[in-house]
Amino acid sequence: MFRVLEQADLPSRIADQVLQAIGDGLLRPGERVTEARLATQMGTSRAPVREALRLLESQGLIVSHPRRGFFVKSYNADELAETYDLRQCLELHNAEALVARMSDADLQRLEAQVELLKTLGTEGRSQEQVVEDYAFHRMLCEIGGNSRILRLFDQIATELRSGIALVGRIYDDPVELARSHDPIIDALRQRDTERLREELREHLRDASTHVIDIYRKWPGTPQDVLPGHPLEGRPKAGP
Amino acid sequence: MFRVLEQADLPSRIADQVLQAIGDGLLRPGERVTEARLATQMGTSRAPVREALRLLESQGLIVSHPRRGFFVKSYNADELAETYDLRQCLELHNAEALVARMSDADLQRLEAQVELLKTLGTEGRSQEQVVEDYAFHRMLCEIGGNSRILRLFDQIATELRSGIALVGRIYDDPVELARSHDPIIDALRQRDTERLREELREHLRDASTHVIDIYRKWPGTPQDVLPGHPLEGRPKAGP
DNA sequence: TCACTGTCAATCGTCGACAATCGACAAATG
DNA sequence: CATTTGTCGATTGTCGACGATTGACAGTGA
Repeated sequence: MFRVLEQADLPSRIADQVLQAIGDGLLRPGERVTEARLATQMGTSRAPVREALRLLESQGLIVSHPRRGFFVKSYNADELAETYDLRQCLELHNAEALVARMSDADLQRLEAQVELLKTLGTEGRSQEQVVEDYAFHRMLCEIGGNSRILRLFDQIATELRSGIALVGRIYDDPVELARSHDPIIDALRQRDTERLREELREHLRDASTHVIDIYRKWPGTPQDVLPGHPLEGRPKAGP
Repeated sequence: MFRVLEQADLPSRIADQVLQAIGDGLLRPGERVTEARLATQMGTSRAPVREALRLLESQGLIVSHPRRGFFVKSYNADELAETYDLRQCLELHNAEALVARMSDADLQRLEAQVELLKTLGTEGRSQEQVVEDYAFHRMLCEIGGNSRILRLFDQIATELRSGIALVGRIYDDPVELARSHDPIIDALRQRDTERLREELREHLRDASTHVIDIYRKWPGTPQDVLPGHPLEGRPKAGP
């Protein structure tokens, strides 16, 4: 009857804002995040801010150095490659359970999702397409049935999405991106585990090499330097 | 010359203590963990305790319910199975990179580790054997070269170890456990990826079914019940 | 007897404050 | 001039305190 209304706690809301700020490029990788500044900007005390940052740290979006503070995580191409590797690991493993557990209704939902991807592609709504692309792969994990793996996928997706947000758009051709899901659907229709894994492997390889290439070519996102962070160092001490 | 001495911060030390308390069975699954009580016991304030608990929560050893507090995570057999499934996912995926990157020196270290397992097995030092068993598999991940996967393995290992600590000893026969690593070493010697995966799959399947069976048969570790936790509820309010 | 309501203690979430520590800069030293 | 030492402001780590919320219990009424 009445839905439970969960009053989102302060730390989560703060984390959301920080997350969005990172996604919007308002907070750039490597940039320092000061507890007190955030706290005053949000009109709270430092405690919930600190907790929010620790939450984001556990999700890999923020790094902290003891007694130095928090910084927006800056990925280099190698780390990004490792994360994509992990994602491939999960999705290929999931393929087996996926085929075993997928119902016909599930298949229809997946097909509909790919259709949505195509619509968004032809209409040039790349940003939404990225979101729905992850939603598709999330559905795969969900059907697979291992909630532990699903949670991990969500975490990885958040990281990769924030990384991709920096690049701008991933694919030059959104239509092509949407169509690259067709072989996956095909394999699912045939319930052919081995072929599904092969298609997924190829699909993910394409996506990762594309993104990583952009990252390698991009001079931005410098290595994390320590100590005395180069970007936005501490204000100069007056005489 | 002089090694850097990292003054482990308070939260980490607190987390270690809680971790050990869980491993020693001093804190049982489902049991409530009160911030204030821990704080007074450790002679600190609640802030670092809270941070320690949040850290353990991100590692999956503690669960928290908003405005209710922290509880020691209690696994049921299904969750344990999911975690083992994830572990298998990681190790099988890692096998490929492992064979590709393993040096002869690496192989010798692995062989030595299995020898150690056998020694501990014949001497009946089961507790240490469990630790060194995980160390062996950790070495596999380390050689694989994906630091992201290694970190995840560490996390899973902590969870499983705490779960195993409750069961007591895992294998009835420690010697048999040690010898079950021989086929893995064999496959590594031959640098045969496919065989290695097959051996690992079998090895992990045996371990997981064994542990999970014990868990299923064990009436302990009840489901997390909410609200009004059954174990150690709040003290009765006086008149 | 049973269901409901009001009260209460325990505990969490949040706050402001203080001390410890860090990096940057200037002065001192050779 | 290069290197070391001392000082300073900014920021984190930790603390004790207060209000808000929760679950348990006793009391009330049917």
